[in-house]
Amino acid sequence: MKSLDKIIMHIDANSAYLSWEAAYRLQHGASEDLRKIPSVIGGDEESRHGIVLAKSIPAKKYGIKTGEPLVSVRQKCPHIVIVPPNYYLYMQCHNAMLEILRDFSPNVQVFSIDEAFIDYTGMEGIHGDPVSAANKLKNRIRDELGFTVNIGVSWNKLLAKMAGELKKPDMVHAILNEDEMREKMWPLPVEELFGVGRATAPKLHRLNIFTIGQLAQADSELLRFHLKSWGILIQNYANGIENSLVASGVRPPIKGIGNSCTIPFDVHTREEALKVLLSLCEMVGMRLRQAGFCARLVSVWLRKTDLTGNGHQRKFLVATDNTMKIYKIASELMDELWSGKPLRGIGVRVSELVPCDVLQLSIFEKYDEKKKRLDETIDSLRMRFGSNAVFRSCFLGSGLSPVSGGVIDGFQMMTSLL
DNA sequence: TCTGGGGTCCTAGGACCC
DNA sequence: TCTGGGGTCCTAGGACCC
Repeated sequence: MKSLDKIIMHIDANSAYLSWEAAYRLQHGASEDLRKIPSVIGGDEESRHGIVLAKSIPAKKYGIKTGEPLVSVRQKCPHIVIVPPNYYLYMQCHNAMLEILRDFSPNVQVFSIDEAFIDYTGMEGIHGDPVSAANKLKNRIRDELGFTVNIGVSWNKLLAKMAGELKKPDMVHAILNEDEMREKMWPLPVEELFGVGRATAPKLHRLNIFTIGQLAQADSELLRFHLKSWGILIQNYANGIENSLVASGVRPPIKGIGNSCTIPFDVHTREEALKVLLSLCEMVGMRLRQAGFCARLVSVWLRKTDLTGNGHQRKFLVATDNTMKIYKIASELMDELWSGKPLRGIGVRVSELVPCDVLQLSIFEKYDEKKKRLDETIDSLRMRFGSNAVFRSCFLGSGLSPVSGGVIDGFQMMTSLL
């Protein structure tokens, strides 16, 4: 029997985008609840962003999956309701949820737009035992915000997350000792384990590992041989072993900044490709400057119409946050990379970030000072008047956006590690 | 069936240096 | 002239998360 020296909760909004839209519509007089009919949140097919971002439970019964193209969604369910995404609304719901979580613990880690961990250790005096507290929390979110969450309770983040997945929606599940862990986790298909994805699952199947329990008890050396260190990591997960901290407060430093886009039409000419590349560099550069970093590495990724792709990367001689310097290297990379076959998507990312303030003092020529001031001026105009307030003349009449890619302001994504 | 956009980490091979 | 071994950097590619 394992006593809980730590109490971790994982909170996950059920079908987040869809529930949030449903709640919003009900609050604004809609008579129909999207959650109760076959419906999905989906991107715009015209601009080739037509995939499922979230689905209702009735939609799931038609075999509709997240990430699936809307074309095949309609084949499975012709009367499906498709709603476009509204990221501004999602951000508001995200923030509202966090505010309630902070009433239950000062130690809150945002894991994604719809998921968070809290460390409940030592809080029993205020809200009671972990499971009743989780129920209180779940009900408060439902009653105050109009959407449901699942909450998992256990002694580490991995098990809290796994527990929360057991049955949905609007449920609290706890894994409070090792016997319970084995009983609840081990019979599950191995692909339900955090860390076992599209590529790892078939490899495990070939090793005759089909359940989490079989992974837990497999020969470690066999796993190491076939899956390297990843094999050991997921075997530990299968045994409930994981001890990362709930990292609230100071966010981990960002490692890179990237933007990519699927272009509404296939790009055939270098001229068009360069414009898309520039618009991405504009956004990457702006975000980089906003974050106060200079980058030492830039990478470019091209995706062809057959959906395959590849990338190239190169280091700067001197770290920079200048849009045109990023663009110059990025365009060289693109030229080296591109075979000339039509492109569906392009991505740019910078990494190996260093704080800029140190560099600004170093031996920059006047020339660079001017560039820097130009970037700053453009940034501030775009922030005040929108991203199309100022743009390079090559975008005139091109049908392409002068700045492309984007993130929800102030939001940081999760990782594949806990 | 023709599939987004944002991230992170790990591994492997080659170049280069001592 | 031929031959080692260890370390680090660079680049490409693959894997995972939501």
